[in-house]
Amino acid sequence: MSSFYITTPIYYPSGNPHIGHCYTTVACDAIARYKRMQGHEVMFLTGTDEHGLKIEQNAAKAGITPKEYVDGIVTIFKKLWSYMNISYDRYIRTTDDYHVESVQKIFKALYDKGHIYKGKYVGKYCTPCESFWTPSQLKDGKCPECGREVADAEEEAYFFKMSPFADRIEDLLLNTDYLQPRTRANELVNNFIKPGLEDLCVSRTSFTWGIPVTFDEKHVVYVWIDALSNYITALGYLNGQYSDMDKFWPADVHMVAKDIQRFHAIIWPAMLMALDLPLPKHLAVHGWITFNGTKMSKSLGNVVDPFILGERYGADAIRYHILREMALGADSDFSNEILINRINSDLANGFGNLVSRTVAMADKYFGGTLPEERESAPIDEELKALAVSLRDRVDEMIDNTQLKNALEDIFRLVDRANKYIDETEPWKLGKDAEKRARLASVLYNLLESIRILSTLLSPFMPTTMPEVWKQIGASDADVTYENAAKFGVLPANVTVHKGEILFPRIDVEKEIDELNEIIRANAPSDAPAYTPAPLAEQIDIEEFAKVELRVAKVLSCEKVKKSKKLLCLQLDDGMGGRQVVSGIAQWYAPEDLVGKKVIIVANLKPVKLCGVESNGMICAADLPDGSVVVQFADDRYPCGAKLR
RNA sequence: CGCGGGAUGGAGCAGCUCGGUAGCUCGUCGGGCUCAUAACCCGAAGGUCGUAGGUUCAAAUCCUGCUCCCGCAACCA
Repeated sequence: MSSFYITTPIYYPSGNPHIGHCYTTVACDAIARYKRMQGHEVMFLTGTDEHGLKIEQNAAKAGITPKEYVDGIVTIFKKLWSYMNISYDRYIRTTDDYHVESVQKIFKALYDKGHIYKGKYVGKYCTPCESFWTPSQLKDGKCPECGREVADAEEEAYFFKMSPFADRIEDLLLNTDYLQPRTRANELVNNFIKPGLEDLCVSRTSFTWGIPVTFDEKHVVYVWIDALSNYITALGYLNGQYSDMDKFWPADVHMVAKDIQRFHAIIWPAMLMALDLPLPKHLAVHGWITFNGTKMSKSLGNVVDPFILGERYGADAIRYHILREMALGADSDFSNEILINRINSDLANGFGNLVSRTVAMADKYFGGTLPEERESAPIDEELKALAVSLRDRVDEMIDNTQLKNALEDIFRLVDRANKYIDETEPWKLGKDAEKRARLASVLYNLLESIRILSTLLSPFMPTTMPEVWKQIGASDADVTYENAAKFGVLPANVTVHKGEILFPRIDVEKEIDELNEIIRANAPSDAPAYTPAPLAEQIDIEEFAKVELRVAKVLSCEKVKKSKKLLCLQLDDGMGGRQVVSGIAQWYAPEDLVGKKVIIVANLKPVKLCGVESNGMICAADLPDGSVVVQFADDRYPCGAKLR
């Protein structure tokens, strides 16, 4: 029995889990379950990465300790995984004692070997936020968190020397099948290896919520060594908690989303090389779930609550949808409508209905128990051949992490079986006493197809399939991996049991309305309380009089090319017209504005934005979520009217 | 010239590594069936595979230019 080790990333519990977390985890779970079914000894690891500044800050905001803070969120993560029926074998928390112990030893070992040296970390520092930022992280040259000024600063830090491993990593990415898919290998090499690998900052003194460096107490270990090493500390590397390194290392698959690909493609191999450990076999990188086309993100507030979805449709439906839509490299769009349509067409109409009609017929024509007489026909062979060959094809696609294709292939058999019912017309056979044996054969073939289907689907939808087995009268021994490539496993006189509808059909429009209602109901509680910006210094009336606010009508409007944010508006200002450029393209389409009256700051000096001249500024307000709402003027205002 | 990805019938996608009848799901239209969750089955319409060139007997697939979208640029899967 060979071993199989698969991991999710350890998630950062700075907020509640969302459907994006489910994506990676469900995929790993399906693979882990499939491998177990094949007879491998499987280690499926997930967990949480619980240190760092952000956690420290969030905890402070909530008035609790960092540990209390993460404990709370970890509970929710675990609840979600149990909800989604995730069969992880081990859950690692970077605050676990044994992990802390290992990380400290790893850090020391790397230092002793000369891979880590002490240096200076130079960056921009925001004092109120106590945060370092790189120049590229800054927003308009200011702190991306609070918008205040930052100053040059440096702090003492330890660095991990990356350059000695550059060649080996380049080789790993370009000439091995480590990276799946390969599409981004060149990007990584060109961007990060060719220009020279920069040494990695692996300790910090600017926050304390982390693992202390044993030989230099004011430093805590920074994310890389702390987080990435979970994959080996969870097996007992340099700790006494477990002793599974020999059995499970190197890992078979690390699955990650594309945004952390770089760390797993470059830094993690470098660390392992430094530790003289074998490298993992595969890094499977998937895209993001996008929501109506935009990136799924906490900050955008468009998160679909997996608990709500799971409650309404069941974990298996969510799992199925995620896995069916997920292509290895690319993003996949998520919307409630796509989800519901998929549940209806594949699960309700396709698979669920197949089981339902088959069991119903066995019940109706034979009282639930098939007679043992048989009469086969040539038409049966095609169905049998497809059913029996399915398992091997799925095997291959699982090995290539092509879960989407695997499901697609499995559902080809669903379609074939449904078609077989039409071809054989069992309802006609049922009216003819002479055709009993033929009818029994047809139903038996269908039950066998369903047995194979449900066996192969069970890693993907582990909650529902046992219910299927009950209905088709299959025992546990019938639904093994071994039997999934055989036809004729169920007893000839099998007895079916009519049961609940497996996947109820959903009324799309009604459901979408209800979901929108829920989203609306939940929105206010999620929205951050709006705190107005502090009042500016007082001014006298003369100073105000310098600002000319005027009414103008939008005559035409178009997007500024080569710009995401800018709209170019032609205005009737009652004074011959003018052109104004405004940074509202993300929130307004040109046609939303034409014909409306707006308020402009009329006496601003002209300025060129993206090469387009702008004479003035349109008044608008910022919303707490970062979007912008234009102040439209009363239509009675004449163009050019001055506001005071 | 920062890096990269994408552009395929109404919608969403596969195919492109290793050129050789353009495929899937949903939707639309017509037909069939009635065992079943108004589900199932068959058929049809609908694509100059973003654009302009090039290589080739042959290009969605390889090469080059262009247009338009979209990401990333060290810590939100």
